[in-house]
Amino acid sequence: MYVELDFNSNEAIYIQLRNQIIMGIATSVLQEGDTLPSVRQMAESIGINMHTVNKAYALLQDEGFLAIGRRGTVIVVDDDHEKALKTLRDDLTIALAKASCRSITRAEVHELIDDILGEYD
Amino acid sequence: MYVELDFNSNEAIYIQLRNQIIMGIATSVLQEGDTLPSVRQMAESIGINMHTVNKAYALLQDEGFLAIGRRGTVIVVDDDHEKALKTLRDDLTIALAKASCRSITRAEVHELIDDILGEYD
DNA sequence: AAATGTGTTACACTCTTTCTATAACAGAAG
DNA sequence: CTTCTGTTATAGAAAGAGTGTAACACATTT
Repeated sequence: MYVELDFNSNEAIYIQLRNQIIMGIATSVLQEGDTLPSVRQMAESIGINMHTVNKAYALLQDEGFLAIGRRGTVIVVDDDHEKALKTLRDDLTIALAKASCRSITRAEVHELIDDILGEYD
Repeated sequence: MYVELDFNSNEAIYIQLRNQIIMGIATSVLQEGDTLPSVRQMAESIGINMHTVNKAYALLQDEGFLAIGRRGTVIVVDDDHEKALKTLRDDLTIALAKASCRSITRAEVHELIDDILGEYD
């Protein structure tokens, strides 16, 4: 699990870490049942504070990607279909509105979707 | 141009305002050439500070949706096709990764895309 | 010419978020 | 019993968000 952070980004570090873990799951680099490094290990290996890692883990747990217990942090993907669809809709609403304002056609969006999804699973 | 803000949201007010203006353009409630209320008018009508409105307008200008001059703020949509495609790709990457981790199929994504885009233009 | 309205800039202040640092705790595992 | 786990507490520095007041340069209107 390689993690690369951009400390000059306007995106918070714990959000970047969360995103990379989600990307890891989507690309099967991380699989259901795998154990993540402890908050202290992860923090040391990427050069940030323990609490920042904890914040990312807690967020991932809240979003249904992790199960955190006293014997480690394990990847467990929650499969609430309706909830996932609602989340996706919210995530796409503004992005597609921006695209629609410009000269991006419906076909181009579909093509882009297939291109991105092709890199997952 | 109706604007509704959620002051209890974790999303910044100037981001909410920016999003609603983008939604207005996407749904043709706002059209190219239309003039937006001045920063002071808009601020008073929605009950926030002038600088917060200015921040939203400046962001929209930076993103290529507005042209701000000393005689008002006008909607001018910048049509850089490649740039828009890159932006869309970035916006979709994480959202689709989250969806891919769950049981959302490619067909469902395409269906959702059509559903959302159907409300624009 | 004077008054008004435009975006813009400059301070100052409060509040929240982000990130770090250090320390301690309870429970599981060796 | 020692080590490792997540968790909580406290504290501080830094940045972002939001408000308030004021002034400036320029354009429009009267």
